[in-house]
Amino acid sequence: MKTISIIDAKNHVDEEVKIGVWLTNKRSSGKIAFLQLRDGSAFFQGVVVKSNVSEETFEMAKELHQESSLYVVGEIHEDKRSPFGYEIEVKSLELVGESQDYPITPKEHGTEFLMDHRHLWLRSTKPYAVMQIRNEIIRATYEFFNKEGFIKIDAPILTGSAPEGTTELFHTKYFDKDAYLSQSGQLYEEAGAMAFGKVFSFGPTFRAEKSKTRRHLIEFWMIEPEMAFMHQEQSLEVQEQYIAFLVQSVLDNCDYALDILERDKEVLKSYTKTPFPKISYDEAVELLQNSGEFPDTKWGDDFGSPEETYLAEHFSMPVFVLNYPKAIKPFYMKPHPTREDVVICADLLAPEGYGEIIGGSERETDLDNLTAQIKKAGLNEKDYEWYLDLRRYGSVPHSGFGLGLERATTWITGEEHIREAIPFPRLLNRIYP
RNA sequence: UGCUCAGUAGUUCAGCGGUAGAACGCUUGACUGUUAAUCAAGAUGUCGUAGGUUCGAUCCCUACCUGAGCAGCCA
Repeated sequence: MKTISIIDAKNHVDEEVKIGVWLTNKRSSGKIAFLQLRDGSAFFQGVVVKSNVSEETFEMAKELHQESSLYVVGEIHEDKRSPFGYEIEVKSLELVGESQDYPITPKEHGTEFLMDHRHLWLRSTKPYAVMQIRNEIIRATYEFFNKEGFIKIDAPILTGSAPEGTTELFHTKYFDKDAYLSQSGQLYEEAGAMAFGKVFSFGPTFRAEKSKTRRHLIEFWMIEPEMAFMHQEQSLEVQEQYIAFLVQSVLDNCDYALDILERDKEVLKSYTKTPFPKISYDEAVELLQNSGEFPDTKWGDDFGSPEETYLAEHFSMPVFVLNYPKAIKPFYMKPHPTREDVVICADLLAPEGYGEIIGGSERETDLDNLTAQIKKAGLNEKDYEWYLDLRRYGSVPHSGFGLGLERATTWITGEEHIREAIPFPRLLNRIYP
């Protein structure tokens, strides 16, 4: 007799198998019991018919509590009445671990309660589906960048100075020196690109901002590709191909999870068509002014989330907004060749109100300009000597971008809030569990 | 950090100036195809914390704590 996973049940129809499972719910009548089972691979039902099993087995089935762990032995049957398509007709049960008073009942719960029990909530169907899709995005990310000739160069998490100097950093000690948790690996990826051509990092990022929105986490995961000998136009092509690849991979490999979440697959499919629409910042401002909804928009403003939502909804597609004002962007971005007031950059705004999922730019290559920008930003030039070396020794045009894993996951899964898109979210007031 | 809203049973909520309610969950029983099963019976409370008003406060007032939504910052 084989031990299998629920997800493989379809390959064992009418066979007797053994499965290690947890009980999610139970319904029983006098002579039949329905056990709702999960094993991490999927969810399905075990049917215990009194006349087919020993008295002890039927009694045990009736006494099981929610989230008890057990081995079930039985025969797999195809059954149209099961939402999963298959179920197991139980022959015998073996209790592994008892469970008493499981807090998450099959009824409604509030956000705070569920988040306090996140370690248990992960067992429920929705977190299961979201984490499957998150995993597929991670897997597809490695596949995409490896097939495109990138290598993964890890940026340090502990840094000695503020990479951008703007956002709030988590302070810690590095023996007797001050240190900060990384809020971007980008500058290190630029060093990587000068050594290996095409590189990417994929690691945790920390922002000590007092952000409290559905789009922000204190700790999140970021994918930061950086490419040498590459101008912004080519970088945008990489970005749209990457996003389309992610969405297609989820469509190809996460059908079951998408069904659980009731995500519209036709809508997702539309996001795999490249190229994505592109508008300049100037055009975006005009569009907002003429929309009637944002009459106060002025050139030079950064867009808030209502503005981002409007822009992406206008195209019903992920849309690139190009070349923002220099004043609202970081020091390392390359100035526009014919315009003083904008830099060569692009944000990718996701549709359906999910906002910015990618921020990217072509980087300043000129040593003198970059030095001047660092000073102007009020940063300590000494901290950036290594970064300036990249311009001293064979500086080349290069571009890169950063994608927020959880923002992308929230968008692709269609979840309301980014906290659902990471196993243990770190939020403004939450560091437990 | 600002604005808005909310804290009552394990959970989700209702309630009222006179000392506590429902549903689900839990316990016991019935039921051979249930899908958040159904039916019957039973147990369950520092009404967020501290002051104040009042004969009396879970209810009104003040402060604080906690959480949620929205905004800013950004991925």
